[in-house]
Amino acid sequence: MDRVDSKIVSLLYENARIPISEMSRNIAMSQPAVTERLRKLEEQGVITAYRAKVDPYKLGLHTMAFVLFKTNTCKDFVAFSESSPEIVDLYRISGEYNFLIKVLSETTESMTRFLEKCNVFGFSTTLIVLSTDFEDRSLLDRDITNYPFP
Amino acid sequence: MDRVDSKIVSLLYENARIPISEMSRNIAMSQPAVTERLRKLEEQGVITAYRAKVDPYKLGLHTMAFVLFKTNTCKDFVAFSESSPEIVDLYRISGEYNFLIKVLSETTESMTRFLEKCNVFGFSTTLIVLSTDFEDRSLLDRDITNYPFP
DNA sequence: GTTGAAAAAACAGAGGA
DNA sequence: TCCTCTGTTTTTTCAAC
Repeated sequence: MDRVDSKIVSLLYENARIPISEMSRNIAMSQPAVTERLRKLEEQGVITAYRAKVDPYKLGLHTMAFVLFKTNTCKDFVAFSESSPEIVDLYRISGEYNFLIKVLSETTESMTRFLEKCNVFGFSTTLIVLSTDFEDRSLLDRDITNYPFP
Repeated sequence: MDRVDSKIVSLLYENARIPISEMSRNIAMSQPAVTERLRKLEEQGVITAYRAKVDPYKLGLHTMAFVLFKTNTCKDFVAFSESSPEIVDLYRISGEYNFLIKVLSETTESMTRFLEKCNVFGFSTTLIVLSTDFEDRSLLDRDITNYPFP
């Protein structure tokens, strides 16, 4: 992982559908060399996926919430979460609560119905998202002086 | 937005670098027709971006946290957040706290230093992420009977 | 890491249900 | 309007170095 790799990842973060030929022009390196570097970045697990980012509002998902859980039935809760498409993210956290989930639902009413289903797992606190200032910022636009690069 | 569009978005969620020709074979529609539908999905804002998903651990970012804030200086806090690369997500929420941020930092020590900088904005509660069970689940693998499709 | 040729994909226009 | 067909340009793949 050097500056060229960092540039490749950065370009693919900005636009995952960029042609390799365009990247190769951008960083002044031959196209097969970029292809091989990209293959290694995927193999090493630096790049784990390429995703289209979808606007939830355009799919009718108008309500977002974060929910904190305090539960003893962890295994059951994880199984429930995996089978609930409303739950987009699932984190284990330290502190008073032991789980944090991000939920997307159609309306506040459907969100309420979903939260009622969750009550069996223990105490919870719901944080309704009023607006998103930004989301999913680049991990590469940082001061890279402390990066784990050789 | 019909079933074909839904399939296109779904395929691009699974792999944003899939060739249009492969999608066209998958859904039995000509390549220019898929190209045109994709153009419209982007134009309508259903698809907002294509992103390479990067493993933060592989970049040396070993510590993730969610931080809740109770602040009066909203404008200043947003400006601070925008200029802080550690902050990946920024949400305004309802309830006792008015902001929720997701933070990625190198170590617990660098996270601590960052959190100290945040203290000027008001009261905060930090939730350290111990592990991520899943993140960024598909919005399209739902029961689409209630979808806002014609 | 580079070059160069063959294969594949994307693009742009014409025309049909 | 939405699609298919077709020729041209661009990109990817794969060989050899």
